[in-house]
Amino acid sequence: MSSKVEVGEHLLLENQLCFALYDASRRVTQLYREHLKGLGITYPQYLVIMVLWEEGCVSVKELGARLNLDSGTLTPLLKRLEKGGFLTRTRSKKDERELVVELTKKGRMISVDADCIPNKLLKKFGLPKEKIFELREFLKEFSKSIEENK
Amino acid sequence: MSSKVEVGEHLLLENQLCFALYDASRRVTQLYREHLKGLGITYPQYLVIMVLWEEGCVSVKELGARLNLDSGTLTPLLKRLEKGGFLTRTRSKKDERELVVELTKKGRMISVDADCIPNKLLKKFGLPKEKIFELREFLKEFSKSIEENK
DNA sequence: AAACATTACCTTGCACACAAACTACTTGTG
DNA sequence: CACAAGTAGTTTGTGTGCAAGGTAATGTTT
Repeated sequence: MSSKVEVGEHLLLENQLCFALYDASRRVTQLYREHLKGLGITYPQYLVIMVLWEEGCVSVKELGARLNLDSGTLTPLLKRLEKGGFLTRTRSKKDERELVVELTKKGRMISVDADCIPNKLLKKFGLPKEKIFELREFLKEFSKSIEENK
Repeated sequence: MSSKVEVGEHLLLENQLCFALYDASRRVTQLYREHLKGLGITYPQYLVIMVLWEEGCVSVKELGARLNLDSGTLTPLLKRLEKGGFLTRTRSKKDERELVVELTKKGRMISVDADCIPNKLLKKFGLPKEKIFELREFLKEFSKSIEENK
């Protein structure tokens, strides 16, 4: 006896954008993990550090807006990065509620080691650069569309 | 004084496929969460149940292969689904190492409530059906390419 | 100025993900 | 048959994500 369920085409895993996204995203994170392990950071930590390379120093709120993450996720993550010596956390003098996050020398310097990561990853993706760019822009359009549809 | 770091174009968050994927994937999961809350299941639990609709009963190993998840993730998740009355966990008689997972009536019946989810989500995505299909196939090609490149 | 609302962040609790170490069962080898 | 190797799942520990509730600082209203 089988307990299969007759479900419509639209309920098959194969036909779900959600699973395709979930799967692809985790596969990419896994690839990054290998490369970031040597630097002593995780993938979400790497994203935070990337924002700080670009922005110099930012508040937790700004970081959250940029990465679409809330402070419940960021606070402990930032504390771990602080403990690891990658950044400092200081209360803003203008507004004591704000916490200003800024990279230390160590945090700034790992950009040197990270520089080769995108190219290494590109190879692992196994698709031509143009295809990857196209996929990226497609995903950005998609996220934007969800954002605007809220 | 600024602690910005001069990094190449390829290290900008905006230019990273990884972040586009991570962001899009989480946004979609967030949309699902709202709809699944009423059913009493989480998004990864929903994926497991979808596999069981299709396959009837499967081992943890097969589930893991299908969803690209290891038993360290699946074991506690399946226990929670069992506790919630959605499925049963039984040791295989042929091979006592194998754990056979099978939906209960409750687990099979939520396909009725879930039936409308894909269409509801499609609206929230804010892109035409064809675009979504295209993106899905693009992502599947990408995941396949990573898989084959291992 | 006092009361109230808002904001920015922190804390807690729960559920993934995943690596690593462990247990129980099965299979292959002589 | 004995026993080493391999397999299927479980457990433990760490780090996210995210909801919900809490605190302290700042704004707003009257």
